[in-house]
Amino acid sequence: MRFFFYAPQNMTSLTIATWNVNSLKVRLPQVLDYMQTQPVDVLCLQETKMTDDVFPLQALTDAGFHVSFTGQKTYNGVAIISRTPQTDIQKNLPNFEDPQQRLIAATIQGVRIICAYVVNGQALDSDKFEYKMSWLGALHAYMQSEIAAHPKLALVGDFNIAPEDRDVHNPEKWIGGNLVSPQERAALAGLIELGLTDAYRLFEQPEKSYSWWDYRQMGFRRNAGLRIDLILLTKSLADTCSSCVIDKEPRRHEQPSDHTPVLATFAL
DNA sequence: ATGGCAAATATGATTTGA
Repeated sequence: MRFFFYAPQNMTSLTIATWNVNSLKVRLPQVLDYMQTQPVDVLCLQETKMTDDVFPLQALTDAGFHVSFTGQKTYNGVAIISRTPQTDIQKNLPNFEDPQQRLIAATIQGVRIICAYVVNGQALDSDKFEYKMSWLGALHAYMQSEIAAHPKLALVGDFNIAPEDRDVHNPEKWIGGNLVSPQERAALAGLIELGLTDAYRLFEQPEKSYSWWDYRQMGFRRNAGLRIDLILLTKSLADTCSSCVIDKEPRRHEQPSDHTPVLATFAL
């Protein structure tokens, strides 16, 4: 005897995840395992750290996935892996001349998915911070037109900004510094004001929830982390969001990325 | 007070990350 569960007609479930893998070369086995064992339909990756000519396209397509990617040597690089086809693939911000490969977008099952690796910024008085702020400015302009064009949209990725003090394990130590500065938070608030919602905060969540932990000082075991990997949703997509979780399991693996996946599920 | 880990790079000392 078996029990059958019927989904309502015209109702499909979609799970989108974002994961900064800190080198896809090192993490490819974990990524393949994740897609093969977890109910994830779309996996957005950041910090692939490889040029397109060495991207493991064959391994991913052999496993049955659709893939889009744009990368560079050593740093940055983004990719989208999905179970169903991707259309209207956009690589990089169209309004920002940028040698660094930090953004890729695709439409999957009627949802516009934008995978971003926001600039780290290093320190507030550095050139890199200036670059971070101008990159975020260009992202804002791009999102304005993307949101207008795509009612169902998810902007996901490593934002390198902790939205609030509760997203920082030790706010008194980090306060005002890179990743938590008022300037960066204002830029994030600007994106939110375009009509986006932080999916994680749509639901009740455990206290001290983070998506990144320092490799040093046993950061993960001490839960010395930051929540900087975000899933931002337009209203009409947020209305269909049934859960958003941080999956800490991959951070427990051997040779883990310092980030762990964040997942959101939708009833489309 | 500082660095402490990991990844990549013509691989051995440096840069970057967050």
